[in-house]
Amino acid sequence: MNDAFKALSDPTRRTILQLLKERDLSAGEIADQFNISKPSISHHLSILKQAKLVQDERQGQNIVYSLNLTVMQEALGWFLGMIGAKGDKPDD
Amino acid sequence: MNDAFKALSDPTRRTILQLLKERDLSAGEIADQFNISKPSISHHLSILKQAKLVQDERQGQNIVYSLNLTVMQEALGWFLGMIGAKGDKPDD
DNA sequence: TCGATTGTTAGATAATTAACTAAATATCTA
DNA sequence: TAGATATTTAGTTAATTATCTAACAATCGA
Repeated sequence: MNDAFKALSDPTRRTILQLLKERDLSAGEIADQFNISKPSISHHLSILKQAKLVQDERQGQNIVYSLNLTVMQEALGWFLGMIGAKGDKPDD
Repeated sequence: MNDAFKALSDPTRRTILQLLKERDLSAGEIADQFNISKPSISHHLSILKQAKLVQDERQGQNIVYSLNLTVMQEALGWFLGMIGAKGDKPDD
């Protein structure tokens, strides 16, 4: 979870996740959406991958990234815990 | 929202929020829960305050911190948007 | 198999951040 | 008002991070 929160703290990475919500995208398609070098985007993707917020799969010449919602659901649970009745213990 | 995600990326600050979910606490009471100097905790509190995740109120000699759930609800909405039906646009 | 395309890895640098100690500020009490 | 308590602010340092360019690796098509 710590990796996930760290990964989510960067606006570029959150935007990447939002792009991937619409549809799966190759690394290059993702990089095209930003004024940032491809290596930097590759680095952001590897952080998202390490946090298990995305998964990647090679398709021929391309590497296609897609959302992995499992960890996002855990984060959602954390927030639900925080917003629940006063004194209730959050999950984490 | 960016400030909020940044603030939430630090485990110490998330623990502070969880402590404040149980009850309001003074800066000193919060600092007592950690092996970190008071000035460092004060700094974490100021980041949480800037992100509007907490509010503070002086009560005599003490400064009492309490949760502000408004921004947390917005973050919750962000996650709900991400987890919603594929292709649906998140709020943010 | 050669050249083009796609993406990652390596290495460097500048900016941000979390931590500390020391000093300042604010409040209370004797 | 002087001293004690509570907290923040200032200033420093070490670690982390986001970015870049250059070089490497993998795949495809002619």
